[in-house]
Amino acid sequence: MESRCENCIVRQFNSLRAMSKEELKAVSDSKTTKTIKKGEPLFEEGDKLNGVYCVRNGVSKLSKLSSNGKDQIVKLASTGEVIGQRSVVAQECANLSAIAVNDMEVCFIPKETINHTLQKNPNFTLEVLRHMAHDLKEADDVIVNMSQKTVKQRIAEAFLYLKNNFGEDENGFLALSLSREDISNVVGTATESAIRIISEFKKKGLIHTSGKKVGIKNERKLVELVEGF
Amino acid sequence: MESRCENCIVRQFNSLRAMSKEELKAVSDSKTTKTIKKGEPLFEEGDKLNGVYCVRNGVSKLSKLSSNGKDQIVKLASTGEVIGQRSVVAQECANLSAIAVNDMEVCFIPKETINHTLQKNPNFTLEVLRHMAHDLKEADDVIVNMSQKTVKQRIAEAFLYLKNNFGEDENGFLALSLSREDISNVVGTATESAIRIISEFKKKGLIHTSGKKVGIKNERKLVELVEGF
DNA sequence: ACCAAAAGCTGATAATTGTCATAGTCTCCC
DNA sequence: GGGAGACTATGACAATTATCAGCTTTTGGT
Repeated sequence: MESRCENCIVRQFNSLRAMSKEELKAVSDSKTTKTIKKGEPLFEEGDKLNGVYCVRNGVSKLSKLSSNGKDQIVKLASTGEVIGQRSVVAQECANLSAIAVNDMEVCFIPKETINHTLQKNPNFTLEVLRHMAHDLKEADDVIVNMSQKTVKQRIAEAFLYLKNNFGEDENGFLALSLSREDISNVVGTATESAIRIISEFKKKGLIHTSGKKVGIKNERKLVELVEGF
Repeated sequence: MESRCENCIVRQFNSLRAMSKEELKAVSDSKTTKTIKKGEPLFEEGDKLNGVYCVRNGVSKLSKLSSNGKDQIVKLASTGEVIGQRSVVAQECANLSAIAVNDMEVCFIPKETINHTLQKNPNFTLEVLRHMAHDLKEADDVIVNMSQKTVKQRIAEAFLYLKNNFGEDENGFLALSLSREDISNVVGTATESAIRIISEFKKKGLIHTSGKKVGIKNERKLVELVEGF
């Protein structure tokens, strides 16, 4: 389980691929590997972050508590993604909480190592910038979806997203199975509303379920629903 | 009206302040100044951008068309802000349309000049990165507001935002006066709903209006409303 | 100053979504 | 394997928001 960043495949998917051999060595020497159990936090909103977390395994939900007492899940981060980068770059406290949806294995990289490379290696900085530009585009798109689509459309979209990003298991169920409550926190609705719509999708043959597990049955119709028939 | 970037005050508010004398000179030599009339676009979503726009005067709305045919305004950009940076950095087509809310005066800076500096000057890249980190935080906060707050709360928040960011005129009206339709596109609701709630605010003495102009009368109560009483 | 077009306003009604209450079902731990 | 607690499900109802229609006011151009 313990390994060197230089040999880590996960690196290929994030901005660390723009680091030089020497810089990677420094990261490898300063990093620590942590195991986070399902439901435990990597950090909570408001925390001062002393570094970033590179996800080797598992999925984390990034969420924020609204003044109405409900959590809104803003993003799901999985293998290869770096969590906490925004806060470290902006030198701010965490704007979101990061909680493990699964058992996770992450590498913690101290912010000094990151900041040092940011100042020395323009390619790395540019790579981080490109990733953040991508995240910003996604966030803008989420804003549009949240405000302009119905709950039904947003739930359909969430299922398609889960299939495309995390795949299916051998029985045709979504590989990442979220609780109904997490689903409602992703699409920004009441848990009961989400459950009702999921039941409706099941009745209409768009999906099949087994306990909390959900599988996509009629992808075409789900896509049509998202687009507005 | 024509001037050198080296002497431009606007620069202090954006990432161009991290440029060296020589780099600024290059920007100054390659830039062109444009006047955009109210209602006209700087660019539309899907356009290939050949550079960024630095706002000297006026305000632009950045919006995206949803599949239901409605525009969602994602951000308002005014004096000092650089528009189009995300697309140029990510080397993608514009994700949003930029339309002048006011008569505007902007400087167009070709992307070659920006990209060259991004690769040569890590301080500039880092500065752009910090700005984008800030934008991303704001976008995440908007997601939470959109999904967890009522239309009433979002409209109250929009008025407070307009006061804090654009100030008031001599008569106590918001200096930036948006049409009711623009307001509804900011908060993501139907124009009639926005109008209805604005009328209600007026009846309750939270705001005063005159034509399309709106002024804040009871800021404390508006804040309470946003927080949920 | 006038006229057309755009923007603002209001009511009636329908659709969507949230809330509260209650009951069934699953899961995990002892 | 049994039971506590969490999760899922459904009904009834209330609140919020959208839609459609018609009307008034404001605005901008000639």
